[in-house]
Amino acid sequence: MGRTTWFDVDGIKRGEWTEEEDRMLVAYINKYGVRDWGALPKRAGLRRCGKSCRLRWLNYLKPGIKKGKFTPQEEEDIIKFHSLLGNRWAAIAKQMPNRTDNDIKNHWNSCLKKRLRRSGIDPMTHEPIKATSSSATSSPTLRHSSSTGSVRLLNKLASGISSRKLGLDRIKTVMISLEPSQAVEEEKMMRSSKEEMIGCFMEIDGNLIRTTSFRELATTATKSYYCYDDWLRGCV
DNA sequence: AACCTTCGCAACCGCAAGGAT
DNA sequence: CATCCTTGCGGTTGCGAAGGT
Repeated sequence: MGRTTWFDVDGIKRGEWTEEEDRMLVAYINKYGVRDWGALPKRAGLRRCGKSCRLRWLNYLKPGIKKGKFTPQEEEDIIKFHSLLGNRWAAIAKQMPNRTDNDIKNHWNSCLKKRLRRSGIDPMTHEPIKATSSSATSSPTLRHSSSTGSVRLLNKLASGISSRKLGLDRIKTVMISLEPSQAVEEEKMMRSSKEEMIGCFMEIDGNLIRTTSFRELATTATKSYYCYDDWLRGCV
């Protein structure tokens, strides 16, 4: 199974990898490591582009990668992490040792998403699908003109992350710190104003986790709540 | 048996971020 | 500071296998 083999205009091979190519790539990486993907194919004697070699290594050849069927526990984990992190497959893969982001993404798109829909759950929001609702859209939009500052900040952060405008590693500055009681008030105000709840974020053990309520954020998080600096200045 | 549809998964593509120069 | 290059990520595609009609 695989894609047809073909060569591009530069003579670079595309499509399915052969066992021989796999052996050459593994032998090279075992000897020299994985520096400089751009130069690796030539050095390893492969007629492939660096990107293709990187993908083949990370998704298939790298030691410790678990292939095959996902266990029910793993599927449960994927759904749980997706509800927290959205389509951030690399972040989800970090929570699941030995599974690649590509594998998780494939399983989600080909299986879990449909399964959730069949059981009446919107796979994007992880909320029950409302028959009359026309607002079950995939990407959250911002409608927060009447929100308080903290709500607005958190939701802009959520939106920025989910739209990939902002990489997590660019989140540098602690700007928001809610007391539990304050969080409850924030949430009440937001719900009463019928604003769309996009999500809040908290940091646990170095990972930024999406939560469903300000209350949860304020009572569960072990550290302060992170916001952003340069991106924020341009948006608020 | 033949055809069609769905599934599973490897691989490609385009884009963004960040480092090097 | 600007530009180029490399790396990493998420969306999408292509194709054989499996299942259904």
